[in-house]
Amino acid sequence: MTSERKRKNTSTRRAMLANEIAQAIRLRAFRPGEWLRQIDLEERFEATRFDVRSALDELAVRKTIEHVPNRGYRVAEVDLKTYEEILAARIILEKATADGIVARIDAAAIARLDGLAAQFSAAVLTGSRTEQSEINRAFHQFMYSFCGNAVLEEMIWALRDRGRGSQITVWSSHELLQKSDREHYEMMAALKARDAGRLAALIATHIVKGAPVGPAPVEPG
Amino acid sequence: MTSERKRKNTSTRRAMLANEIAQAIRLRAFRPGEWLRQIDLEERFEATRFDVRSALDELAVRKTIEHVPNRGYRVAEVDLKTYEEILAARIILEKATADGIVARIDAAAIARLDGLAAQFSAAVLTGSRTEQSEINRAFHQFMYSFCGNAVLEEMIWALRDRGRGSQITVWSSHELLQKSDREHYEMMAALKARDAGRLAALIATHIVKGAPVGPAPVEPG
DNA sequence: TGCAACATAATTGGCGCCAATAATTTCGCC
DNA sequence: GGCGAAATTATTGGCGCCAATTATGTTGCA
Repeated sequence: MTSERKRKNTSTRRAMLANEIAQAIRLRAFRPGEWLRQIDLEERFEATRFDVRSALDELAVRKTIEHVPNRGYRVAEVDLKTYEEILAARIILEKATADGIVARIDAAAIARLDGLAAQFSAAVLTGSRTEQSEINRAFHQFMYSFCGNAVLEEMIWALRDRGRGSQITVWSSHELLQKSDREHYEMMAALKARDAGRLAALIATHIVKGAPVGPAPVEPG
Repeated sequence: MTSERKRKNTSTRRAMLANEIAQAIRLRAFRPGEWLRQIDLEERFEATRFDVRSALDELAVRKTIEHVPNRGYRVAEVDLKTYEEILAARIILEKATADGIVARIDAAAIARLDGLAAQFSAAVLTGSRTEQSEINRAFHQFMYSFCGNAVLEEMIWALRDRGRGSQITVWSSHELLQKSDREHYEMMAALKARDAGRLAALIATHIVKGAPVGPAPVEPG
């Protein structure tokens, strides 16, 4: 039998590669402002030049990265004004999920969410920053998946990705991290009490509090 | 002096072409489900094959159109469930602009909006469907431009574009068209009274009423 | 040494070619 | 004539080549 490799069509490969690159950006493998050299990406992700360019184009349309003609693509840098607009939009959208979540979520899902909250607590103590980030993402992604509006969900995650281009560091202090942790449990309480209004309020403060607006922590270099 | 034609770079040309195609779709020059043959687009918009494909890719990422491997691109068809989700999301976002608009809009802008509302009234009587649509768009675009959140605005217009892929005809009857017309003036009244809450409520009914689809989509309040 | 002009290297970008796939027509058989 | 198979045409899609542009390095001169 010939072990022939499956050759998917471009749109599939592009989407996959775009997601891989997007994840790498989430994990801070590439930092805001950093140039994404096509040759490097070819090797790192074992893709052709063509696929790399398609994927970069897609990410540019999604505004995860920015295209500068004849210079290439770089991770988007989000200025403070835009960042605040993104946060405001996130608050609007993520609050709006509360009703649907409370209406739809079941006991099994609540148990699973409790587990994710606990995982986050553990990660706060021992995990790396990226672990914390991924678990936090999983918690919210799972919760929002019950809102009953896929369009809304998409927009939320697109916004969250865009917000990463900011210089503002989320959880800039350990206290904020612990506060986020506590708020997860408060959300669980609201969820169990089927209190959509309270959940919405918690979501709003969760977003604002995770990202301290004010002087941005400056990185050397 | 040699009258040499300016040759812009691809990203610019692609964006322009993508917008032209998007507008053609808005104006129903291409209908939902219709295939967009690359050769036709080359001729119609006097662009190269390469530019056409880039533009189509961009529109596919924005979900204005859909890409079917080895078949091509076609205007996206939105199923009823997704359409309702889009409407629900639009209500959430467009309501959220009310506060900012009321806070920022000035007398000159209000006067201009009154003018647009009047233009719409005229178009209701004598204009074509696309004229009505374009004037309506101008009215809302101008109003929302005062909300103070560019990110929010972008999302609203992306959603409105996406919603056009539905089979549902907006203003399916002349009464609904007239109702939309009246609501514009009610919005103006709320605006002049600086009543953000009332404006938000009007925006919500405006969206629901323009598109007659059974019971209104659930909308958190 | 500082710096500007030039030469070289690195990288991106436009696009055309033709292979792969789908749609259409023709043909042949019952 | 009806229907399916095969040939033809139409259309899309992958990708590599090299020109255009930018970055880097080098030289020469004050």
